[in-house]
Amino acid sequence: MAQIQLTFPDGNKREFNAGITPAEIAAGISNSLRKKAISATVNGQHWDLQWPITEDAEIAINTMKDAEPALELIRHDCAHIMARAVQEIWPDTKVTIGPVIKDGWYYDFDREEPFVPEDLALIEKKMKEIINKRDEVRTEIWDRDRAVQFYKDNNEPYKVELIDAIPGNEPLRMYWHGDWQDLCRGPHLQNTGQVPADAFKLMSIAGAYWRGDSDRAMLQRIYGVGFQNKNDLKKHLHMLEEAAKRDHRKLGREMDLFHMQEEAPGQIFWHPNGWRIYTELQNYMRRRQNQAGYVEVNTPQVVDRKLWEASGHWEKYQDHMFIVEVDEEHAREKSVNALKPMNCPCHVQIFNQGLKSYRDLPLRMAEFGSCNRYEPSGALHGIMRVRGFVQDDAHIFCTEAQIEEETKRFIDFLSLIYKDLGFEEFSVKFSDRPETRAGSDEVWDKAEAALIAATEAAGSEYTLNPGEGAFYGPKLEFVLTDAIGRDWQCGTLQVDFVLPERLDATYIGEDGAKHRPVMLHRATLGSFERFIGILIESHAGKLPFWLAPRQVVVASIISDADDYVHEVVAALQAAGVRAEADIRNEKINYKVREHSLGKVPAILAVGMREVEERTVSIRRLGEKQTRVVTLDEAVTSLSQEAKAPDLA
RNA sequence: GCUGCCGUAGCUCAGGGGUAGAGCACUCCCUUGGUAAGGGAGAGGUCGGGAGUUCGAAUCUCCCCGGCAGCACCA
Repeated sequence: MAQIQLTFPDGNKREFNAGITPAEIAAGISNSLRKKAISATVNGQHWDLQWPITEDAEIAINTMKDAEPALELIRHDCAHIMARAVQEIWPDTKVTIGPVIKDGWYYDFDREEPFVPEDLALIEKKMKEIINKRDEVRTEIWDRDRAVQFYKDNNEPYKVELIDAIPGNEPLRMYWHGDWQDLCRGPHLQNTGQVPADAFKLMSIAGAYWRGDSDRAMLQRIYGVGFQNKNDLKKHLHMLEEAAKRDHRKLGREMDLFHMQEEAPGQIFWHPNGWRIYTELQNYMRRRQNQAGYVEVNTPQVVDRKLWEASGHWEKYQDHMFIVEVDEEHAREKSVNALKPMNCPCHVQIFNQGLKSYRDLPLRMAEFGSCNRYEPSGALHGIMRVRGFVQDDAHIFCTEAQIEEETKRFIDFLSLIYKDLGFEEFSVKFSDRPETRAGSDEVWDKAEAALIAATEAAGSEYTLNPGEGAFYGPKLEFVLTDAIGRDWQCGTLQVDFVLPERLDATYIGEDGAKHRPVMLHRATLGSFERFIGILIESHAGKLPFWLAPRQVVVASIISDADDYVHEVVAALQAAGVRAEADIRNEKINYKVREHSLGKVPAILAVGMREVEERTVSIRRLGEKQTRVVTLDEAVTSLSQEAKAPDLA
């Protein structure tokens, strides 16, 4: 029999008969390892204990102590066990797919009756029974015809479809435990009893389209989370609770920042506190953009369909536009308009006024552009995904040769802004040419190469999003992560060769002839609305001092100090600090509690002692310690802290 | 948009075919208290909207609107 040489993690090499399985190797080492083993890693590949090894390899036997394989197996086996539990309880349920995801797994089912939340406890109970049976997990390789016939006989049409989608030369692997089986590429645990029965939890039920396609059947998805032990599960559930506390919708209400109501779905009523954040951020962005060589413009909200037809939006984007038709009876002139969903066509109109020279390029045209998009109802989410919002938008009109330099400038600009706003970490995605696109391959080659070169020159790591570019050009996306790990695209830069053509933008080159400029669409924050949502969540409402809507509350301890309270407030306001007085007939405990919950970063308490000494007692948010300083010192330090990062 | 769940006072929520409830917030009175809730009294809702069943609907049924989770979408 042929021999193979296996190398163990400690460097030991040993000879084995070809075809030996990791289970046999583990048994040869010790009986306890045989029992504790969950899988192997063979040449870096996660390997089932039952799979034979046929060539020389590096091998490691994994146990539950090896977090990465352990979590993958626990979650994957949980998915199978859950599917088995569901089919044992409701035998008419059809199974589809059940992959491992971050923190857990899901499985999609097709069943007439919808699952209800109470079913989750039922399924969990059944899962624990299955785990306690300690059924051995067996795997077999089947040929295609047998597998297809098997699933046809068992009325599992989705599995038949999955097999059809697997390339013909790949073996079909079946996994069994008890009488239940699933088509699965593995690996899996040795037996169901290896899954910790107290470290998983079924979380939610939701709809999901078969194969992610909204034209196909809506399945029922059950989500679960699973860990190595009970304590990790507890920690995870606790983390979710903490994340829920920093939900911007909850904090927005508690801090009295904004509200939304059903007469204007997806649009925001900004309250005074919220609007202070908004304007502070906008003023900051305006200063930064001016410094970076942008010119600011402003363009119309309601624009005739003729322009949208010319830009291509009418054809490609109409479903997402608010159409405004003037009532014929009252109309002085009949027209069909749309609220602008984007600013680009209007910016080209400004560019097209008068003749432009190559000397005018690059022309960086910025607008805090108020846009309205009719987003699908299910997409709306607090202030993060809305129908009315303001982009910190700009279009850079430039030559092809300038793409790289302008991209690099933008990445530097964005990095500076994000850093000022407390986001050192963000991810960059690069989306290249989609299948249906405008423009020649040569142009795409140039644009993609320029974007990548600039990204690398700016020192940014990026991940590739193949085929996800806009039809008019490749794009970069800058992504921030919210409190519960969801990603939000904020900044973007898109190269566009199409719109200048469609809207006939030209400049006169050095050669005296007309040329087509390239447009770079770019946004740094993305939208003020979304970015403020992310700011609120990432700071759990405790915004940096300069952005805090209420910076200082001066609270009297005794009403004899009221006059002094007003004096302190006036001094702070004169120095540019957002300060307010609290001379209500309440105890200082009450005031401190209320303003702490309101996330006011500094509470200045004054009683008779402070009045006599002309001092204030400062209590910072989140600290129990108070500090007594003179009024002058307080005004100086707080006014310094109130300055935006570019002014400090 | 799709699947499921939800909508009762400003907020958080209980109730459920027969006169609408609690806590907090709010208003007034007492209290002047030194760093996370001092005490008392009062006011506040045609139970998301519409239709139906019924002697009677917040409660049951249907339609619509909005919200939440996920999916799809994010040009």
